[in-house]
Amino acid sequence: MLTRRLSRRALYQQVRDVLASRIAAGEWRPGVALPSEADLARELGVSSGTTRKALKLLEAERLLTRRQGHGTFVTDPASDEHALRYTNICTGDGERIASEVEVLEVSKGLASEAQRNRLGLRPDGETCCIRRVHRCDGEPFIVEEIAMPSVLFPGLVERGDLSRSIASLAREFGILLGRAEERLSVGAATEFGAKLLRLPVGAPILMLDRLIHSVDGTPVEWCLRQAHLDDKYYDAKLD
Amino acid sequence: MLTRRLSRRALYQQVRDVLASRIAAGEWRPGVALPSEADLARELGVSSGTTRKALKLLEAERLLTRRQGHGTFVTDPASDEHALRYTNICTGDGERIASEVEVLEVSKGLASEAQRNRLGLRPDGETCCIRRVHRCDGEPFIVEEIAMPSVLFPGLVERGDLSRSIASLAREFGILLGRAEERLSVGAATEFGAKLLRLPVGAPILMLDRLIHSVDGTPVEWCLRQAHLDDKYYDAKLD
DNA sequence: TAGTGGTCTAGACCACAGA
DNA sequence: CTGTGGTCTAGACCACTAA
Repeated sequence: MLTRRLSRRALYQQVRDVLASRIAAGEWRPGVALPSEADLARELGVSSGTTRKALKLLEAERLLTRRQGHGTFVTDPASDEHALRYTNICTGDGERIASEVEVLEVSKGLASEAQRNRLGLRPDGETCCIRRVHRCDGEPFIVEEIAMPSVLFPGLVERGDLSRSIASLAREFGILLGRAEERLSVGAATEFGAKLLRLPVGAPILMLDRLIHSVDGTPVEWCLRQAHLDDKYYDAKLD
Repeated sequence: MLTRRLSRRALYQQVRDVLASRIAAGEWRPGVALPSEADLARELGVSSGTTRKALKLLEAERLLTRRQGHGTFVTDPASDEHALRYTNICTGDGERIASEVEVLEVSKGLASEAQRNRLGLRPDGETCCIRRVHRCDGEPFIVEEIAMPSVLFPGLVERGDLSRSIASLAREFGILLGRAEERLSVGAATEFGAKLLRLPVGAPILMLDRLIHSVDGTPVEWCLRQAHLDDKYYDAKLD
C-alpha cells in the first residue's frame, strides 16, 4: 500500500514506481488500454491529480502513450519509438537507419577492468559480450562490441536471437531503459573493424562509446562502435 | 488581457507567452526574483495552478530557475548554463570546454542558397557571417563558420564583441533560444581548416553542422565546424 | 517566523475519439 | 452518446530558505 508521510518520496513518485514495476512485470500488454485515471486513482487510494502526474512522468519516460479521448497504453517495445531510441545515425536524407544486424561472436565471463568501471560492477562481476556488424543495403557500416552485466540478463547467451535491439532484449528481461550518453571521436580503424568494414587498417572512422542506463540509473549496456559513415551522418539533438 | 475561450491556445500557454516576452524584454534582471506564483496569478487574473504550470514550462525552456523557499529567477545568459548549452565537446576528463574564441572575419550580405535553405530565408534574405577559431590552452581545436539571419540581429556586425557565445548575443537582441540539431560526420580538413588547426590538408577531422532555433522554432544560427579532437570527445546525451 | 515553491485534493468543465 | 485525457480552479498543507 502507498504510504503518505511515512516515506519521504512524493506520493506521485510512489505511484509512478508502482505503475512502472507493474508495466515491467507485463501486467498490461502493449496495445491494450490501462484503466482510466479515475479508476487507477480509486484503486490506489490517491487523488486523480496525483495519478495524472505519475502517468505524465511515465509518458515522459516513454513507457506509456496517452491520447485524449482514447486512453493510456503501454508503448510497444517492438515499435520504432523504442527500437530506434538510441540510434542516431541517419541516411543522407535524414531517416534513422533500421539496419540489418549479424551476430559475429558471443561470450560470457568475468568482466574486464574497463567493463567493471564503465558498468559499475564489482571485481567478481560478469558480463555477456556480443560482437555484431550492421549493414545498410548490404553494405557493412558499423561494427560493435557490446557488454552487458550478466546478472541483468540471466540465460541470455544460451538463448536465441541476439541480433535484436537492446530495447527488445531489455523488455524481455523486465528492464526499463532510461537515459544514455554517447561519446564520439574520430579514430583509426582497428584490425577487427577495418576487416569487417572493408577498409584499410588505420582508416579514419567515427568511434562511438555508448552507455545505456535503466530508468533507475543502473548501467545496462556498454557499446563500443566503429562507424564508416559515407554519406550518412550522426544526428545529435540538443535541447 | 488573457482571453479564455476566445483563443484556442490553452490558458497556461498564454501565460507562458506573456511571461516569455516580458523576460525577453528584460523586465526582470537576472538574479532578481520574479513576483511569487500567487502574486503573478493575481496580476494576470488566473489561478495559481495555471501560473505554476506556465512557470514550469519556462523552467523547462531554461528561461527561469526556481528554488523552493527561495523564489523564481531569470536564468543568467552569461552563466555556464546558457553559454555551454550547445557545447558538447569535452576534455578527456569529462568537463565541457569553455574555450577561448578569436574572430577571424565578419561579413554581411545576401544569403547563399545553402544558407537560405538551412535558415529558411527568402531569396532576398541577408545573413551575418562570422569565422572564428576556438582554442583550448592556447591550442586551436575548432574552426567555425557561422551564419545568422541579419534581420534578427540588426546592427550586429557594426558593433562590438563577436567572440561571445550565441546565448549572449541572442539575449542582447531579445531572442530566446530553444532546440537545436547537430549533424556529425568524419571528413577531411579543408584548406581553411587545416591551416588554422595546423594540420595537413585532408587530415581526418570531425565535421559538425549545427542549427539553433528560437523557442518558437525560427532558425537563428547555422554553424559549420571542423574539430580536431585529440583526447577530447563529443558528448551526446540520449534520452 | 514569514514567505517561497512543491504536493495533494476534489471537483467542474472542455476537447476529442469511438460505438 | 459515453468515456477518455486535458485544462482550470480554490484551497489545504508540507518543505525549504533566509532573515
